Amino acid sequence: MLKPSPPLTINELMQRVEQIAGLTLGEIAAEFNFKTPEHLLREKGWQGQLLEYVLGATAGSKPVPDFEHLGIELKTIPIGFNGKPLETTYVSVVPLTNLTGMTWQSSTVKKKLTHVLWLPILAEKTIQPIDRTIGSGFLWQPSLAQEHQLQRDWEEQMELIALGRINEISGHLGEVMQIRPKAANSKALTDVIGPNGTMTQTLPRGYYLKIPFTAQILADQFGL
DNA sequence: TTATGATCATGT
DNA sequence: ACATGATCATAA
Repeated sequence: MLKPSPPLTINELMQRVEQIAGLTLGEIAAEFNFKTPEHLLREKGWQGQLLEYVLGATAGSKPVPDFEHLGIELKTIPIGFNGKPLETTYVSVVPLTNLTGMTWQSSTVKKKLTHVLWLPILAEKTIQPIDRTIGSGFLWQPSLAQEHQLQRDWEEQMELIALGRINEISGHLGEVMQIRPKAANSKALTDVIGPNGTMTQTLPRGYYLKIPFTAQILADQFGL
C-alpha cells in the first residue's frame, strides 16, 4: 500500500478514521509496511507516528497542526479497559523567553487545541503494541468552560515564568493543564528568564492535559 | 537544538 | 494506585 495522501476535506479524513476503527495497530502497520516494535520502551511515539502516516498527516515535526490545511490536530490517546486515559496528553512546548506581549489568544496551546481529532487506542499495558485496537475517533473543540479553564491555567503558569519563578512550577499546578519536563533527559538545558530578569538555563518544559480533563472529553463523547 | 510523537518508571 | 519527573526515537 502506498503512502496515503493528505485528506482534502474533513469528511475525507473522518471517512478514513471510520475505516480503521476496530482494527489493531498491527493490522494497519502491516497493510502500510510500517515497522512494528515488540514494546515501546524505546519507540514511545510509535502509535502516534503510525496513525499520522496512515491518515496522511503532513506537519512532521513543525509546530503546526497535523492536518495543516484542515486546521486539525491529531491526538492518539491510550485508554484502559475502563475507557479512561492511561496517560496525560502532551500539547506543546512551553515558551520560556520573549514572553512580552504573548497572550492566551496567540498561544500555541490555544492554536493546537482549537480543533482536535481524538483517536482512542485500547492500550492496556498487558496488550502488546501490535494487538492494541483502534477506537472510534472523533472531532472535538473546547467548550467555553473548557477554554476558560485552559486559559486560567495557561495565564497562571506563564505569569510565573515571566516573573522568573519557573522553579516554583511543578506538575501539581494547573486545574486541567500542567507543565512538566519535556526533554531528552534531566540534564538538557534551554534558556529561561531568571529571577532578576536576567537570562539563565533550565530544563525544557511542555504543556500536558491532565487525565481527568481528557477523561471528561471521552465521557462527553461516548456517554460514559 | 528544538520541535514532533509520546510512555516509562519511580516516589509518594 | 497514581501522578510527577525522567526518558526515548526521529526530523529538520
